[in-house]
Amino acid sequence: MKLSLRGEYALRALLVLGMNYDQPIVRIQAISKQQNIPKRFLEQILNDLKSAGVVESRRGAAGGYRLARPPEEITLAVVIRHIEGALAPVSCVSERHYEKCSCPDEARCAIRSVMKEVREAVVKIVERVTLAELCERSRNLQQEPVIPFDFVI
Amino acid sequence: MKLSLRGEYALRALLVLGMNYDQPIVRIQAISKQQNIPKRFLEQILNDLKSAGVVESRRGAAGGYRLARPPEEITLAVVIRHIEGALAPVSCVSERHYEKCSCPDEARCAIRSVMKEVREAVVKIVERVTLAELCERSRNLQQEPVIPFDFVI
DNA sequence: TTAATCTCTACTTTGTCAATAGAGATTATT
DNA sequence: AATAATCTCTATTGACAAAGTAGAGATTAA
Repeated sequence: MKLSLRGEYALRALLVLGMNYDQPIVRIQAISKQQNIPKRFLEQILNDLKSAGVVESRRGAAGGYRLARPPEEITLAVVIRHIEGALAPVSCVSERHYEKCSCPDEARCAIRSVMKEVREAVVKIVERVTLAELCERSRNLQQEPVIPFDFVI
Repeated sequence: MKLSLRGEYALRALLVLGMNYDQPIVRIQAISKQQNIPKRFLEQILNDLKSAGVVESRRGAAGGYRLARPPEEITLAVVIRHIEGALAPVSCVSERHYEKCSCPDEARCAIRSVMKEVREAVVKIVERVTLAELCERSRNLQQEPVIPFDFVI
């Protein structure tokens, strides 16, 4: 499950929306500037997330985006699956995007059994972590000062 | 770490070589036929694995391939890393293929911290599983009969 | 000598990723 | 009502990689 830039941008934009969940709306340009994401590209991505029911938008002069649901209810799995497709490393072990593979005996394939483990390990993490947790982690990380390389007493 | 077909073919070919580790050599055509892998494509892949020190070859009429090391010493991680590159879902959390990402503050990025967990989970599995274990799993799976869908007493 | 193999490089085809662009619709503000 | 700032939708582009395909050559057993 190598994440594409598109998927990474989606998560970063959602993190911004999560951190500003108290605000009525966040402009796309604000996200774009803060996160170094090309604006027109981000438009597409947020539009896509809208069709997934993750964000909602308001058009017009004071328009922008906000989360369609509380951050606690949005898991990384939902986002990544919608943007990227399968979480599984090979599609023959995917639950929702299953595709038959070309190996001679899929049911007794040893590689497949390992790939299932990988899939489970990944799913376990991204289905547990919500946007709310991401925001909390972000807040915690902001407080910890980064030790600079040239730090001297 | 979505596996490409190339990577999947590599693992399937190595599984065949592992299962035939007692044989002096296995012909590329035998692997190709048994595993439904295009022969010329498989040539490239095995050649690539040779440069990684995973397999060795004998040319000529009775030529073919064999493992360059015992199956116990070949982990899936080594193979996948050589064929696919980074195991990490985003390159900013990769140990050996690190690349800076475009986010404003990588050191305090919450998404990055989750991706690190994903990377660890994947690495933990593929660094532990060797070709030998893959072969053992394969032998065990061969013995278990597959229950057919239309099974009736 | 021959036939079967591996070796190496190059090419092609197809698809995807990451944007970029243009025209339109909506809405707050003036 | 006009305007400017937004979101919406579709199309296009350029770069790149993935998945083969192909050809000519080198090696070796029989």
